[in-house]
Amino acid sequence: MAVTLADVAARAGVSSATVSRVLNGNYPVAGNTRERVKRAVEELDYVVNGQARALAAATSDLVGVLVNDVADPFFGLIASALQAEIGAGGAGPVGGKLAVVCNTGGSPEAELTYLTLLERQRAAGVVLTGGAVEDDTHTAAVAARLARLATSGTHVVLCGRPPLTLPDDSGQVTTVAFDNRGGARRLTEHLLSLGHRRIGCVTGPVERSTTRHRLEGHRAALEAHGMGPGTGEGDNALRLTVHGGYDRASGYDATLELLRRDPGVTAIVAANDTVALGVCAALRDQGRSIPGDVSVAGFDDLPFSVDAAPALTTVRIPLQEAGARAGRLVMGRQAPPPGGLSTIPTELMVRASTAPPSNRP
Amino acid sequence: MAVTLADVAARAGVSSATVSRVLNGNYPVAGNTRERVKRAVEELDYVVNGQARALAAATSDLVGVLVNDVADPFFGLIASALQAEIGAGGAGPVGGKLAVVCNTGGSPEAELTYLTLLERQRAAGVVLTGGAVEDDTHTAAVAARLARLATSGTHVVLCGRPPLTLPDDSGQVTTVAFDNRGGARRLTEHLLSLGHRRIGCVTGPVERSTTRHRLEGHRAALEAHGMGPGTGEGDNALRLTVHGGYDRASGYDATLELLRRDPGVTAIVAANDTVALGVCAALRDQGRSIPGDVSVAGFDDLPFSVDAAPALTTVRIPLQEAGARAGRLVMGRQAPPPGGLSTIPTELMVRASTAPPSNRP
DNA sequence: CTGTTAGCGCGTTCAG
DNA sequence: CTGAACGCGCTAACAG
Repeated sequence: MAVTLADVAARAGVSSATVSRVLNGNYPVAGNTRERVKRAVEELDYVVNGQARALAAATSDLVGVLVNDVADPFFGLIASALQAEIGAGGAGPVGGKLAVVCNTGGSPEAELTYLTLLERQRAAGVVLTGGAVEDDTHTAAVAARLARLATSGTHVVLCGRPPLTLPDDSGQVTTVAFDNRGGARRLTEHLLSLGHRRIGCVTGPVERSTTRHRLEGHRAALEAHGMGPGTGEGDNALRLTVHGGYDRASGYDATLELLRRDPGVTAIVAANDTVALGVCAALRDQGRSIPGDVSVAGFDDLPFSVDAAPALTTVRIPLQEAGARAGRLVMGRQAPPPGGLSTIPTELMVRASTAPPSNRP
Repeated sequence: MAVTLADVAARAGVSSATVSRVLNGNYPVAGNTRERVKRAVEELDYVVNGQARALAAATSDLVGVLVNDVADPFFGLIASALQAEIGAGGAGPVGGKLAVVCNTGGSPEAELTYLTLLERQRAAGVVLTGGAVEDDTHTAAVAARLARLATSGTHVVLCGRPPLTLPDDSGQVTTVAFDNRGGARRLTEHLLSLGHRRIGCVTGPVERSTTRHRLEGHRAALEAHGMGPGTGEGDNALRLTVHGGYDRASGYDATLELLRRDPGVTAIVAANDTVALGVCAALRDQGRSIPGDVSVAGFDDLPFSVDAAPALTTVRIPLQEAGARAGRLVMGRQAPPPGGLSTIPTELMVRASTAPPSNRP
């Protein structure tokens, strides 16, 4: 059926071993012979069988990328930069690898399932992106899987996930973390410095690490301004925290709930930019102007944020840089930082959706 | 190193063939033996070697997905739905497959390179998404590659691309097309019916099929309203066409150019929603209100469009449905339509960014 | 129902 | 510098 190495060898009048050597260019071959082989390859339109090669050489051309959902620009940006870095374009000495993108939908089971599938394929590397579900059982299960992968030579990189300590010292997993905590803190400080005191918080799913970190930053800022738990304003802030998903609809619903709990909120920080769009929509539908009546802030600085109505104040995470770095790390093109952990800084982007609170009764 | 079939066989006191049969469940095995094997698999934490299996069985667990850029929501949505359909979740009888996402950046060379890489991997299927570059040489090259893939049993699906006729009748490639032409026509008709006559057109790269189809729809609408080439208004419309990329910056720049050519434009149709955001930004920066001074329309109806300022009138393409359908087709879970071509209808979404032109001098 | 025997297509010794 | 031989880990055909 398909033309094989042997076919090429026969055509060129050499042994298949020689053809292999020419193709991989790792061995000395007479220029004369080499040309003959190359011609035979051309004439026969020969394409190597990657699976056979992988089996024989115990290598793989695949790198797995686990994301919640590639359709979400947050993950899309990471995946895109990652793929570009490891792909044919970056054709480094190693030769590009193919990115296997897996949507886990944030489900721990799906995560494990895909890790197994990637282990089956003997993937050269695996990158887990986005916040982790903070459940001890699941964390242990993932750690075990990753330890096995790392031990068997698969490069494991965490991108936007909290670092993970593996059981035995199996090939270290390196981590590219985001400074969610710091970003959230600076964001809330920005609102506080504008004069806001009744700040609603539409945050993400309660069990995810990203949610926890951003919430911690938020509360650290409040506390630093004398609004910690126990103080009147602090307790009110706690009451103004609503958990939801990372989607627009959650932002919309949570905002209605928030307005019910305290019609007098003057600012809302959202779990991310997508949620913030839902928050804005809900506020508009309730007849509140932004930022006149209520200030709104997002997180991530996704591309559309600057074009929202009004332009969204948010915290920028350099996602493509993160994805590219994760790509270099998983390819072994960049040495892992000492300790295996590098944290990517975040930056407050002040735009039009936040302003001082109005002085209405 | 890694535990193999033979290891499991030894542990269970059976032959490796039996283990294989238990694992694949395609052959009768005594319940007794089956249990023993399963236990051995558990105890040894055995994970099949996908490459060896693929080699022996001449199958593959990989499906390639070519996109311009997964970070672009247009492609992200398609890729996401596609992956969900073919992945472990949809665990149909065939067993889920892994999606290999390849960013071509719209480059013909990259497209061919990735097709070769996927051929190397003996991918079970390949899906090409997005408009094609309309260059005869390249089209022929792609057709040849696809013909080879199809002949060797790889399912080939085109999603959002014009259908392709392959040289010999190699396993037909099925196409999921979008009604870009009809959508664009209805969109321009909408503007005309509002009373617009000086309509600018910020369209995509000149050589892409999507650009051509949308432009054809646009011009068909003009012509139907007596504004074809040769008429004064028609020729003016031709002058008001600016080509650019599919990104926001192109929309911004093209708008400035458009305003230079005719400061009196009352409406602008953009190549897509992303470009439309750039158009809106440029208009705002030039002190033009939307839709008061100038109406703006996008294309695709990406998720952010409804939250733009103002909400974007656009043409909806059900991208996730398209991606899912492409997934089913490439998996052979759905019979290809007669003729191998199914066209997905598009829908005009009238929102706040379009309105009748104002009656200024 | 189960074990034995061949390959799948290629990389890699080891001789020559 | 080149060829012959072996094995990667698994499936499939053929006996039993």
